[in-house]
Amino acid sequence: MTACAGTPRHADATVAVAVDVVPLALYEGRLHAGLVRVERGDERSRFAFPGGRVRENESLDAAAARWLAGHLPDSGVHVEQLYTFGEPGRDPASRVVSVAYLALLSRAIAAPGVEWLPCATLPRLAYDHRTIARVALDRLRAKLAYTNLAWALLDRTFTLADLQQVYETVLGRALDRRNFRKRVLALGLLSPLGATRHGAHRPAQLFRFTTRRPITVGVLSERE
Amino acid sequence: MTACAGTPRHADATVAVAVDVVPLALYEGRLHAGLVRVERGDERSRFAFPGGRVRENESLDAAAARWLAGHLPDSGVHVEQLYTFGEPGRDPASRVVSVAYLALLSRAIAAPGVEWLPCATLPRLAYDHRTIARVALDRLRAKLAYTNLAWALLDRTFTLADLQQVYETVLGRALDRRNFRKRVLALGLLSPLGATRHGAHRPAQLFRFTTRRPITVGVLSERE
DNA sequence: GCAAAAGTGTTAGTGATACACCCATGA
DNA sequence: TCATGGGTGTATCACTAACACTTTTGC
Repeated sequence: MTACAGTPRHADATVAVAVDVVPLALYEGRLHAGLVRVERGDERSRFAFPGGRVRENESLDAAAARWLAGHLPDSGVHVEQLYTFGEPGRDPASRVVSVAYLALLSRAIAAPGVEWLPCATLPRLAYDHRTIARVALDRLRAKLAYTNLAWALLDRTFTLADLQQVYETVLGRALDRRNFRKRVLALGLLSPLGATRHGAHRPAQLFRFTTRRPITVGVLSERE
Repeated sequence: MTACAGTPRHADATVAVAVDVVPLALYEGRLHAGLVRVERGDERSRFAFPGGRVRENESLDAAAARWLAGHLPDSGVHVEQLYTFGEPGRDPASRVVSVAYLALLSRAIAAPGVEWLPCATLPRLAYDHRTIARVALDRLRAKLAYTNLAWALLDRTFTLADLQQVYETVLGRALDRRNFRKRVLALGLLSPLGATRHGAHRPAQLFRFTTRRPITVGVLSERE
């Protein structure tokens, strides 16, 4: 590929391509990341995000889906490409260019080999995965503000309080309940189910997203 | 890299890594892209963006800078990673994963082998570079609205009319001059030079960006 | 003095923020 | 009946959008 305008070929083929998937989900009111232990090499036993080599006849998206599914049972995930990391020294063992993916799950599913750790207090991670985690969180925060992506972090039906908690948890600040409801209902992306959820107190109305495809709309103002 | 959780290694090493750089600049009131001709292979003589293999000891950013500099003389460019394209069939000859970069130039510099073509009417491009072009334009449009990135498409000093034209050209619609000036001056990112530029009519005040680093601020409202 | 671009202010409307009270339920 | 979270309405403020005229210069 690419227009090689008469440039010699250098040592090329030794660059490997991998994907790394950052699974995020809410758990006990906090944002958690799904991590696995590195099994080999200098970084053995440290936490890292699931991932690995891209196969020769496989798209990047497919590789991300494969590596995610290899660790976490599929459950209506939203997966999107995040950023590509390729510093020569990021893996001490060999040159690996890694395409990072963000995966949003509606639940922190327990799965063998996967540990869900709170994003706010991640331990030391293998390679440059700390950086990847930061980029993933920044992306998530940014996209919540101008897309309907919150659906990916919620069950199919939810209350407005649930939805508000997604925002408050991810953004790390409290939002005014009345204004939040007004804004989010005014967007017209939610359909009331008519049903209610019964808990300890007054039952709450249940909603679902009219569409669960990514949409760009100003969900939050810049200030509040 | 990555936590290879006991997965066998498939045919790995045959995926090559390249960068492709999308150089954009304003020229005669329109946004233009800098393209080169493919020299070899099935796509020979079609237009494509400058790019090529990443060297083994080179970061992705460095590779992008190298391939850009190989075609266009450096001139205070802004370069940022755009997206990574890796469909198996995107280069019919071999499997290439390409990390695309966006490069913003203050001028459409003439250089041997480079043709500047208006983005609105690009011809058929090699590989999937049409897609890359679209992603680049979407990114530029989006970032103009909430960053000070316009500086990259302007000379160091410019008039408010110049700045407004950047926005109007990239966004493809007219903006109200008075409101534009108010908003952009209220942001406090511009410093007046005191000097003026003399043209055919009343001279215009010259400004520069106080900082030419990327900053996130609401430059435009969502509506206007 | 005329054409053309630079420069400026006001008003109306819309959306954001802040805020306080009633409601429905389970215990 | 009370504690708890669910649900609603309003006044203020800030920002946006629409809009017309004066100024300065080159020709």
